[in-house]
Amino acid sequence: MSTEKIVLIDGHSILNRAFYGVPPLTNGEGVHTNAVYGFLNIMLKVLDEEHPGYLAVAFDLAALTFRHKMYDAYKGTRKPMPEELREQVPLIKEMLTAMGIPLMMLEGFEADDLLGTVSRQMEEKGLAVSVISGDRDLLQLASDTVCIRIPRTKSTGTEVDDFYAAQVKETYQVTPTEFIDVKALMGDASDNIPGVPSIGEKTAVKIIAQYGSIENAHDHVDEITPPRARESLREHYDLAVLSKKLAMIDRHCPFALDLKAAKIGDLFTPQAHELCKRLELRSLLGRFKADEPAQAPEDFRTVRGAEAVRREMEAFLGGMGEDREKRIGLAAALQEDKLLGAALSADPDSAVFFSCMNDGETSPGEQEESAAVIQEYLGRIAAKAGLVCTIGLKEQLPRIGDGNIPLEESGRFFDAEIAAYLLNPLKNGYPYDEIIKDHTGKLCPSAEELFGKKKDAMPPEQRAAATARLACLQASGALAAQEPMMDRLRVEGMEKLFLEIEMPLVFVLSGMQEEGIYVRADELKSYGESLSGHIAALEEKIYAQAGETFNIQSPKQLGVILFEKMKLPYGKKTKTGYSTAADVLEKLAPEAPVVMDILEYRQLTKLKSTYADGLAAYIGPDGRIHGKFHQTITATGRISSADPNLQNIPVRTELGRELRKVFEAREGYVFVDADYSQIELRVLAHASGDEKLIAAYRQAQDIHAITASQVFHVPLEEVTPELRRNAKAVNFGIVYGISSFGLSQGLSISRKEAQEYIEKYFETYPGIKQFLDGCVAQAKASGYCVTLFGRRRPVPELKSGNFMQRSFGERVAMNAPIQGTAADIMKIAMVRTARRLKSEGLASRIVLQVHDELLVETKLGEEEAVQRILREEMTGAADLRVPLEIDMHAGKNWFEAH
DNA sequence: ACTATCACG
DNA sequence: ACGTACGTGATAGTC
Repeated sequence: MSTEKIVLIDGHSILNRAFYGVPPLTNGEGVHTNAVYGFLNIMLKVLDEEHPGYLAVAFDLAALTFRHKMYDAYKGTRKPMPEELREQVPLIKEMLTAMGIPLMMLEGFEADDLLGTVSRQMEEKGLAVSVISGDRDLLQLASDTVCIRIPRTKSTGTEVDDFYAAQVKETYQVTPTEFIDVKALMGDASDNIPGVPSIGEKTAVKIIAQYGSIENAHDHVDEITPPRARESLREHYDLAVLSKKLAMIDRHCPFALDLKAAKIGDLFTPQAHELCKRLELRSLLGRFKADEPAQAPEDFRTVRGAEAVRREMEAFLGGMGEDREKRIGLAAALQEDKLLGAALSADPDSAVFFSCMNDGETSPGEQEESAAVIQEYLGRIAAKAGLVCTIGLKEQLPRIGDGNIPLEESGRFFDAEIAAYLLNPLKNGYPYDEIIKDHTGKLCPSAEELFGKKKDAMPPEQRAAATARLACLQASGALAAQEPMMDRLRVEGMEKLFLEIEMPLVFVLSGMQEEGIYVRADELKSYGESLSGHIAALEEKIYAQAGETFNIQSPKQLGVILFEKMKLPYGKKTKTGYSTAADVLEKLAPEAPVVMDILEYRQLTKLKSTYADGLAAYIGPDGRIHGKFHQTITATGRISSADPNLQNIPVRTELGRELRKVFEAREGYVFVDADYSQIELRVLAHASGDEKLIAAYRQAQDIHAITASQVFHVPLEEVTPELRRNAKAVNFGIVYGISSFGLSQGLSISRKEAQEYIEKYFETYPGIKQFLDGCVAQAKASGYCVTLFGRRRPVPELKSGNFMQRSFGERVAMNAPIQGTAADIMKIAMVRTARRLKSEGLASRIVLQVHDELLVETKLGEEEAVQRILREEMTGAADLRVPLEIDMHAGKNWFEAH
């Protein structure tokens, strides 16, 4: 039997390594977990490699240890730890404790000293020792039995460099003990070790390799070369001695490790399991023994061939019986728009996959036939079921039956993705396996695990099998998750929001995506071509003024030209260099005319690449763009638009606005465009109950002018454009979560002036201040803020010890209820408008939503009906203490209609 | 993959 | 003292 082994970990050092080596991760509550995750990975990797008998982790206990005090006296303190890392220190300690691993800490000593002391003690007991640290200072502890192991993060994973005494000598030409003196001579800024001036690593190694120690070198100081180093050592010998004290690890501190406690048992305890689940360290969960139905049971089978599909579909339909309450899981497997197959599940432990894909067994003709059969039966089954449970219904809806399931049927559908989003809108995505794990506790393989990294390289048979299994897992998982998720929605007051707003909206958005919007490809092309001409001319003009050619689109090169070559004063810096953002360049315009050309160049290239060329690439064979409307992206409840983004089509500049002419209603149709007038401020007026603001809205056309008049105590007729502009900016600021700094930026005024504006505003509308303070207080107390319709947004930043983050949390807590309520109202209006268009038998359809604006492609002859519906449903979507007003126009294209 | 910039509400 | 307005998505450049 080989020697027993103990692993000692330098806690802070490895946590630090992990923090910077692992991309940011948070759990659903916004708690950062990347360092904890990385730490555990490194630790488990080492344990798997070494199989030691013992394990302990050292931490610095207090900020001011003995050696800290010494260098604090010498100069300053260490850089503070980032907040995202600091908050993970207690977490890793909690995790280690849960795993039964002892923490070594001693008041007044650094982790280094404990590691030095314990490694010496263990070595003396005859144990082999591994010290895991990211810090090369510990190399002084290396011997023939003490190995210092330093993890390196490489692209392929983590690798560990091992240093016994021999490797230290080999790498640094000195013994571990001599390493202390090398370090003392050369100094270490990050450790606040001063070192001796003029002596760097090379010289330090040379001197110590020759004389063995600083003291001996000093005794022979006359012989030292080069002369600069000689004189410096002579003059700064005291500094060298101090540095050595700082660099030398104390191997005799009053600490003894209880070896029994350090004996490694089962690390994967129930407590550690709980913590892993709380932190959502999913890849670690697999290491725990199942204490629950860890892996979802899989009673799955696949049916292929049109004949078999028809037969088995009939059987499934029959199996549903006459139970009008029957709940089923459904998952249509899609590639782009094409149906690959569908899984149906009648109970949470089983599912059947109906295949119509290339699985190496089915002919193309049969695939097509099966697809039609599957789609038809999906419609019939969905129509018969009491409840259809899905994950990601919006994309599947067009493939269920004829794709025309009426909005009224939405009550019989449950989409777990939407539910998961409402329960926590902060997540980056809602992969099916996470939804199922979070709400049923069952573990499923992720889509990536099923398909591997390179899905396209998979052989058809394997790929078909993975597709079938995924669909079955989704169908059965959606069914299993439905009840617990509905329970949670109910408990959290979001049942109505889910059933009456979000689920119906799935149908509306699906319809909008299918409908698309017609775009004049020919006109878009000529628009782009005319831009190209102007861009080329501007480019020449800019090069001439700069005196050289360069890449104008490169902020880096542009910065060099403007701020180094032309010596213009730079306004602000980004973390990579000079800022060349538009607001900075605008301030330079009087001094250097070239920046105007640059700004224009930027505008034109943006229009060309993002819009002219970008949109053209999305025009489909039907001449229409079918963008996507995402319902589970934003933190506040808004919808987002992508592929392409149709919610940021230019409007603010003349040239950009021109582009809207290419969005045209189809033959025989016109657009009717309706947008809410200041919906967010109206929501604020209602929610705050501020009588003065409410009164202002009841009387008013121009709310910004009235605000100016009331805040600045000027008669309404005497409100100047500038005063109105200021009031408008303050109104914006209020909605964004006011701060004097933000307002000063928005208005280009001093922070003090901005602060005065804010104070005046709050004096004028005391109810607003009360409301906003209340939002923050409520969010601080409960951890989330709420809209008028019960939508929640967690605000974990409010708990942060970091000023910046906490201030952000406060602004979020003020903004989210306002933006979110406005989003709720628009969603209600959309659902009601879509319902009316159908119920009144109109051919007109909603095609776009831009947060406070709806665009309806309206059949000629239906204009009046559509305008009436839009007005009624948009203004009537919520009953507020102020009227909801809209502006509405009709036109052949979006430019004219807006 | 990340950063800077800019389009919209 | 800290150093930002809230919410999105697309593009080009850089590493």
